[in-house]
Amino acid sequence: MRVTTRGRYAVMAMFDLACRRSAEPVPLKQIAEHQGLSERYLEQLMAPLRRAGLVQSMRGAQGGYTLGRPAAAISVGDILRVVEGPISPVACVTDPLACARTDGCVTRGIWSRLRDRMVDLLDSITLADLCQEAASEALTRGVDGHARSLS
Amino acid sequence: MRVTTRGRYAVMAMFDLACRRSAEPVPLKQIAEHQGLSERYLEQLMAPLRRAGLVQSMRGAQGGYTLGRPAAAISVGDILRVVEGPISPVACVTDPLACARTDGCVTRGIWSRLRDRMVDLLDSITLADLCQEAASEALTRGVDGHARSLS
DNA sequence: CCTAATCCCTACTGAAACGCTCGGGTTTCC
DNA sequence: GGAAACCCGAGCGTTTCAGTAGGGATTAGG
Repeated sequence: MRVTTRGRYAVMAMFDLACRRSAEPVPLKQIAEHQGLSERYLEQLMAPLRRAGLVQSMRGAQGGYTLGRPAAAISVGDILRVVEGPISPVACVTDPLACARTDGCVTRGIWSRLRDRMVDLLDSITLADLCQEAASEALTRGVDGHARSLS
Repeated sequence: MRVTTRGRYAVMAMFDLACRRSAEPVPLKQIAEHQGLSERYLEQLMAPLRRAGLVQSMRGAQGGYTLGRPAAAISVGDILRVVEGPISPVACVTDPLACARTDGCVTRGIWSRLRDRMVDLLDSITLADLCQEAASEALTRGVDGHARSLS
């Protein structure tokens, strides 16, 4: 029940990209360094993101990436679906052919409900939300010294 | 972001066990056949379930398994945690040591919230709920002919 | 006592996925 | 022309997945 590094890194990169409100394209190298990720690996994640229209790329020197849509119009769910495939705890929820006993399988209802919850949340969080969160957190951190939330 | 077969099969087996309201222990062979699972594989899943007290076992001829607690006191989350480890979309949510940048990582908040949602739901569904669901579904199916819910 | 049924334990294994690295190629600005 | 960047596909070591296999221990019934 884990999100892979593909999903996590992609969200981190997109978040990084969203926070810089510059029209200038940002080179991957900067993002990778800033987020502490392998540039070469991250490169592989950008390809599907570009094909899906979540980012735009400029080639050549002074090139880089920009968001393909406003940050408020890109959700975490959007990103995850692109790099990890459908958000679903089990295959049979999205693809009924994946399991012979789809019909009348009681446990299927569990995974279906779980999927709905996950999708609801992930689609409700946009990159704009994350940027705002980061900004306000940086503020309270600066004021309080080192505020932390305990779980 | 998938539940493995360990989790799915364990829930299926526990559900099967919960539906038979007999005090007699149920042999694994029956459960496996009834649910269409490999007996040998299922056997491996029962070991941790037994150690966790979710089932009790009787050895020898006429032996088998019974629930270790009332069906209403066993949640899907309980079962998953036993056979799959902590319910968490990323390691750093349960184990802060798993990631260097735990503090001040914005994306971590996403996974934390996702985790909470998942846990909430999975802990709210008990085996008793599933049995009731199965019973009422079998009823409507019998009356309506072949009722299905569309997503 | 013997035997069949049943749970129990450990090891192994083929296949797939994960998490990258690597070697190139192409485009574009200066 | 050269450096900076994106682009593409291959390969690779490790881990996990999803079982299979081979026994051993325990118990009811005959």
